[in-house]
Parts: sequence; structure tokens; C-alpha cells
Amino acid sequence: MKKPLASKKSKNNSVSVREKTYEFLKAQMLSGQFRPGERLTEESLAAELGVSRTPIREALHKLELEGLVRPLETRGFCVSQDSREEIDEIFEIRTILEGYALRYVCKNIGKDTLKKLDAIIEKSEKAYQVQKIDAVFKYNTQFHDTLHGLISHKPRLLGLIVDLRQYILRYRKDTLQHIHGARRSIDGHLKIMMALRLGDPDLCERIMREHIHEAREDALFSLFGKIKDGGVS
Amino acid sequence: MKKPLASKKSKNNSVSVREKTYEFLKAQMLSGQFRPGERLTEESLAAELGVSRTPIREALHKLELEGLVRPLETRGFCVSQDSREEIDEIFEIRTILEGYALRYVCKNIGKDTLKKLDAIIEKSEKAYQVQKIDAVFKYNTQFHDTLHGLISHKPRLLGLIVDLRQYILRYRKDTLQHIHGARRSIDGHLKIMMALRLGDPDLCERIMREHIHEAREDALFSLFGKIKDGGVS
DNA sequence: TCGGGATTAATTGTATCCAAAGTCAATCAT
DNA sequence: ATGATTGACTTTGGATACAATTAATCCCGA
Repeated sequence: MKKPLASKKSKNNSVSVREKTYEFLKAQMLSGQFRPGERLTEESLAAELGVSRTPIREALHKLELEGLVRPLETRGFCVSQDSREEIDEIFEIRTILEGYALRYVCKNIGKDTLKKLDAIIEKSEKAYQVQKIDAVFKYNTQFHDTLHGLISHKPRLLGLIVDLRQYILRYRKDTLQHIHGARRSIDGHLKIMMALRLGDPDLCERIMREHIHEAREDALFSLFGKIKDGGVS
Repeated sequence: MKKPLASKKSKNNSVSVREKTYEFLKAQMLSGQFRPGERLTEESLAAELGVSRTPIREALHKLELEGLVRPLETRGFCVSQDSREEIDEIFEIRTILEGYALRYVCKNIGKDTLKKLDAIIEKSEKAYQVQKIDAVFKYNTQFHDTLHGLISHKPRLLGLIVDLRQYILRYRKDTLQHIHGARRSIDGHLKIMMALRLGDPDLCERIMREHIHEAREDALFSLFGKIKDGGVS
């Protein structure tokens, strides 16, 4: 089913099996390849990936540290199934951090970057017009990635934001499938551009908080079906 | 020098050597028992702690994920020595998160907790009067811990705050040795109490940001000797 | 048939082993 | 004398072996 990670004979491009195993498992989990709650045993994973238990174990324990897997009552791990409250909390933290990030960014952004962001939104809008929701999703991701690029010299902050975003993304697979969410998202990005052009830090922070708050609503709705408001700030 | 972690024959209190090793190394690093930059080899650590290389390796790799150790150019790891910019960034993130936390807390705090915080500050003040700076430090920690207790139902946020605080603390061993820092810190807590009693979320957030910003100044000054201002918000 | 206890199977924890990769030093050639 | 090449030694990566612990099954008795 899955191709083996380690081909012992080949001159591996000097990236260790340990790393590959970790990255692979993480990617699988983030893209929802395992059913949440499904039991993961070291040996079966080892067999499946064609490696020994050693790298698997290290990967699982590191993923536990990141909150992607949980130790099972009995033994082994399972990919964690977050409750509504937990997902909500992640969004809340994203709200705080990304809001702050935009506050910071607005003081340092250049014309070129603004243009680049415009172009991405335009592509997104075009995709929306022809109902290519997948593409909308892709361009939205590009939009955020571009913004994130502007805080690359704050690696810790960036790391937190990226991790939380990835973590949430696995629950959002089809959030934007709904036209509604796609529309809101694009509009949110337009508002962000406006705030950035105004160069108003407070406005930037507030707009970004609202934007993520909307994403939170869409995600929670698509997952649980109803909204229990929590307020932005 | 150090007592062995694992006594193989004794009925270990059901906590694995793996965990103990990890916790032990982490505690050692956070309390500055290793010189930053000092090379850590698996074998020597294993010998020192009286365990095999296996739990050591897992611990080191988990600590790498947390940023407490860095892979060395050559081989092995060393405990990471953060640059001024890196420490600064940690403080910045604390500012954001703890500021937000106080904003949240002020809407949910009860009279009893306020009294408890008052009592801690009073003890801190008394200790200050008789120059027991260690005790001031201890009570200040209690103060923050008490506040943190109020967001225990937001475990991710709490976890981030606690981790960052611990991470920083290892650089702050003697920040409060200076009377100046101790005074500022107590005064900051008094301001926090005032903001909490007023129940004003915006004020709470601002006061906490300023408080941590002061701690940042004291820490950076004691470490590097000069302040390059970064602004609170 | 149901429950309890014991034996067996499964799975994780820890240690050790072997191989690969790299470092260091010494020696030899220029 | 200096620089390169080689060989030994150190250290890590990954696999496996073995022990310990827990779960599952089966058997026997009530």
C-alpha cells in the first residue's frame, strides 16, 4: 500500500530514516490518513513503513509532545481526536498570535508584497467565479504563507503559527467546500489588504482576529454543526 | 556525582526510565546545570545517569523539538545558547500570550482569588523590606502561578505560557538579585491587581504586556548589558 | 452458563549489537 | 615544513534481542 521509506541499499540522500519516518507519520496524520482513535502499534507501523521499531517509537513520542497522538489507556497511541473545546482553543490561540503578527507586519510591509498579495487574491477571486473551490483554498493558503514570510525573522512566533495552522487544517479539509466559507475567506483577505494599506496596527490586529474567528466558525460549524459564540476580543 | 536514575532491581514506582531520563535532563537544562555549548554525547550521559543510550537518545531528540538542545555541527547535541534576538522573541511571545490571558482572566476572577493574590504580594513586599530577594522571587513565581491557575481549562494556552516562562527562567537566575528588578516586579504586580479590580480587559492586557516588557528589560540587561527598545504594542 | 484463575499471546520498555559515517591523528610525500 | 591521505577510533543510526507488563483466552469448577 505504502512505499517503503528505507531502501537500505540505495545511497539515501543523507536524510535519516528517523527523520523520514517522523515527517511521514506527521504528514499522514495532518492529512487525516488515520482514523482518530485508531490504535497505532509500533510493530504494525514498522512493518508498514519497512523500518524497525526504533524510528517509529521516536516519532510517536515526538508526536505525542506535539499533541498529534495521545497515549492510549492500555497501550500504544492513537491520533488524537480533539473535542470541540480543544479545537476552539487552538483557534483562539491562532487569533491571538496571528492578530499580533499582522499588527507587526503592517509596519514593515512593502509595496511589492502588497502587490503580490493583491495578485493572489485576484487569482482566488477568479477561481471562485468558476467554482474551483480547491483552487480558492490553494490561493488562500498562499496568501497566508506570504504573510507568514514577513515574520520569518521571528522563527519561534512563525513556528507556533505554522504548527497551529497545520494542526487545525486537518479538520478543515472540506470547510471551504461550502461556497459560503470561500466567499467569507476571500472577503476577509480583502479587508486585510485594506487594513494593511491604511497601516493601522490596531485595525490590522482586529481585522485578522475577526478573519480567523470566521474561519473558526466555519470550521466548528462544519464539524459540529452549531456555533457557540466566544467573542473575538 | 549524580545518583543513578534506574535501579534495575528495585520495584520502580511504575514511571518509565524513559520519562525519568527526559524529565531529569530537561530539569537540568532549565536550571542551567550544563554549560551552553557544552557537548553532550549519548554515551557519557548514559553512563552518568546509569541508563542505556536508548532513553537518552529519545530524550535528546524530544528536547531538540522543544528547542532546548541543538544538533552540533559535528555530532551530538549541546544545550542551546540563545542569542539576544532569540531571548527577545520569547519575551515578545510571552507578552502576547500572557497579556491575552490576563484580559481573559479579569472577566472571570473571583474575590477570593483577588485576596489570595493580595496576600502573596504582601509577603513579597515584606520579603523585599528585609532584602530577602530569593523570597521575593519565590512569591513572584507564586503570583504568576496563581494567575495561571485561572486558565487551567485552556490547557494549550497554559502549556505554551508555562513552557515559555520556564524556558526563559533559566536565563533569569539572578535578574531579581538586583533590588531594582525586585522593586519593579512587585510594583508591576500591584498594577496588575489594580487593573483586575477595575475589571477592564484592555487595561489588563496592557498592564500585563508592560509588566513582562519590564521583565524582558531586566533580563536582557543582566545578560547583555544594554537595552535596545522594541516597544510593547 | 458464568466466573475466576491461570496460562498464553501481544506489545511495549530497555539494552545491546552491528554497521555506517565522521573525526582525529599520524605518516608520508612533495 | 606543510599538506594530503590513510587508518584507527569515536559516536551515532538502526535493528534486534530480551525482559517485563498487560491483555486475552481458555479451562475448570460451581
